[in-house]
Amino acid sequence: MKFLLIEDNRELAHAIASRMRIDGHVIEHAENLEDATAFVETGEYDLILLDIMLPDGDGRVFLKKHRAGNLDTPVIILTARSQVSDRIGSLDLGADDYVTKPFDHAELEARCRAVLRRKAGKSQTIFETGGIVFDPVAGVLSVRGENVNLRNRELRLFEVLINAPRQVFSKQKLADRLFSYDEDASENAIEVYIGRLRKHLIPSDLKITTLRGMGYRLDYEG
Amino acid sequence: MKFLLIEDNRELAHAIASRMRIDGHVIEHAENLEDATAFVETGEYDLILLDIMLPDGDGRVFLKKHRAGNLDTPVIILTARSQVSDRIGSLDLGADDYVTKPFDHAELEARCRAVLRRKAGKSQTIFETGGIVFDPVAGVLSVRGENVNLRNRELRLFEVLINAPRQVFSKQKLADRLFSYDEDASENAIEVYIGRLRKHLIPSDLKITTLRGMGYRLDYEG
DNA sequence: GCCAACCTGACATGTACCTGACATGTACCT
DNA sequence: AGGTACATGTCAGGTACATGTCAGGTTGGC
Repeated sequence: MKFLLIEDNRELAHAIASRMRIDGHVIEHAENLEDATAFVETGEYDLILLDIMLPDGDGRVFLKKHRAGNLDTPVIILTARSQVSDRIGSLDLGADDYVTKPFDHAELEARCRAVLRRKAGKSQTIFETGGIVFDPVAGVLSVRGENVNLRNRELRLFEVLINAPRQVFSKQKLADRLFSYDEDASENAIEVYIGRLRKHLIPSDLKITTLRGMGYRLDYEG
Repeated sequence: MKFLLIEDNRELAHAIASRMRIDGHVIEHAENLEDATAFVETGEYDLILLDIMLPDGDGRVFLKKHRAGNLDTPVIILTARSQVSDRIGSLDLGADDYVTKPFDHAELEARCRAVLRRKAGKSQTIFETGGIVFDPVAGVLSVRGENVNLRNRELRLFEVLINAPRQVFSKQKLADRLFSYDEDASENAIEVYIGRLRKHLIPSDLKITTLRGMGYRLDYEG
């Protein structure tokens, strides 16, 4: 997939871009509306990530023009938490979703996937294996029919793992995905979440395996 | 579901369309009667949203022709509050419902759902679970046989929740559904409604669960 | 046996949330 | 118009819970 990222904060932009690249997407990056317009006119994108506050104008103006030009590329707005009213206005202008900063990368990825899936006409997002049912969008997990209340971080962690079962994630990688770019936590925090998540999964056939010095992996069958 | 939106105010049209798209519907948009006629002749729609005042004529004329052509696609009229008499005439012409501007998106969605359900033969619009009976269209809730007077906002909130029980709604998402595009309220407002709604539900087996940092969820069984 | 990596119960902390009370506006009645 | 009643959103103070850290225990590798 090819994404266009319109964001003037370079640090944040790099953080997003590198994460997306890890997922195998191609990212092009514009720092202002002028560049963004040029990009859109010359290239095809599957998704646009748009900041509201930009040095040469309001992102919503760009969005409005974009939609007026009959382009239906999905747009996800990146907005600061304080700009609450922006949010509402943005949806009205034709944005497909919005994410408030600071955000978890996992959340951004989830929303990107959801929007792309919606555009593709598919709607099912639910995982159903090894005695569990998990809907990351609704935020619902049930183990052996019993509903489990995952806390925010546990949920995000589980989503990362179940999206790539049998893959090894280092603690560093998990931390990058769970914490937004301005948060900072020790690696021990990850160990704690893994422990808490394991408890929830005990009745199921899913198991988180520790690979010493390498990381964690989600496995089927106890 | 595929909807046709006939509305000449672009800002409003975009607002409606984007909300509907988030719900997973496909929206096509005509700005005048000529385009609308072309759309209807070439496509199948599950629902038509029709503005009365259009640049090239009266929406009711379109409605009349549409019904004369033996097409039974449900039609919901969008009308300004001042045009009260219009409303009455529209129902006689075969509209299935009407919504007066300005309207909450939640209200529009509710009426869309209601009309679609009615057309699908499931004339049941009434929820009956866990000791409550709820008719969202009439706006009547009774808990354990006792009639409860829900206020407008409480009603809308309850409708959102009961339409997707066990699903988690963030405060932002609820706010977006409860407030129309030009309103703006703090997230605390949502907390207050949740609290008020909870009080009403105490005698029933329905319960609103708080998921810290994530949102709220309607659960069955106290 | 020793060190490092990992696990885990318990706790401090901030923050998300709750709630009673109030200010404001809107609808309805006369 | 004027008044009353009610719905609605804000605020402040209090509470409870998610979260990350720590310390001491456990495991695994060498």
